[in-house]
Amino acid sequence: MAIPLGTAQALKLWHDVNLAQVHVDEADLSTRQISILLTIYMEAPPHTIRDLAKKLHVSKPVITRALDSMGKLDLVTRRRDETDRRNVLVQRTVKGALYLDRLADLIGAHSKNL
Amino acid sequence: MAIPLGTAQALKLWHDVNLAQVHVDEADLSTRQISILLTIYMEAPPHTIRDLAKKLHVSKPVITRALDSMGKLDLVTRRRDETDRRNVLVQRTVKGALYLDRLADLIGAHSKNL
DNA sequence: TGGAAATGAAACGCATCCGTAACGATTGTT
DNA sequence: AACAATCGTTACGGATGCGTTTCATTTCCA
Repeated sequence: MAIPLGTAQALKLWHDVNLAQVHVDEADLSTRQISILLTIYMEAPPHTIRDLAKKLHVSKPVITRALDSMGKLDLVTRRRDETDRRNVLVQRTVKGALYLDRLADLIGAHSKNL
Repeated sequence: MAIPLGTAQALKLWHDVNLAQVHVDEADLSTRQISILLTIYMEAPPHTIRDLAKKLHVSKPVITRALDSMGKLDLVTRRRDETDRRNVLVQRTVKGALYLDRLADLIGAHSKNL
């Protein structure tokens, strides 16, 4: 699998998946929001607002607002950290997992026809 | 090369590239804008506003405004079609090509370590 | 030639996002 | 107990994007 993609192949993959994403367009997330979502689902918990902000090199309000909008879509959830009630723990949802499954399928399918 | 990516691999690739994109963040394009940009550079010209709108399933003003903002960043240019002066031909720029080269490098690099 | 059709842009109202600067709540410290 | 530090959120002003509608320009065609 360690076969690096050539320039044209890489861009074609990106193009095809982005295009499909725009077509389906159920959620219409920004690049930042997708990054946050993927970080939550791909990296080990716990995920606090501060950690996410640091990892993405953005301010905390950016994370808060992204969680607000993605929370409305049921892609993530918040919960108070009971051991330190200042913290907020960001958690996954079924709908968020399904969203990323679909994205992965899209990428996988388009990586076939390069 | 026709080795389809698994779910985890596909998401990791998407995550890594998105994260790098957010980190560098010179342009901060939306998903739609990136789709438009890639369409212009990957598919055969000529590209009119109407064609792009149809291909992306969005309204024409969306294309117009995306070209406005990406034009400010020197990623694309407009030119009147002299054979039919109603049309506007969208054209590539050096800076746009460099932008996509960098994106392709990013994807290629991250596709190595799966 | 004169009216219909097509194209891209501009106008309008609305929603969303950003960065900075505050703020309340909670915890740590002395 | 009092004060400082930390965390997430909210407020604010400004910028940007969207969809629909309207418009000016250009071309087609009867």
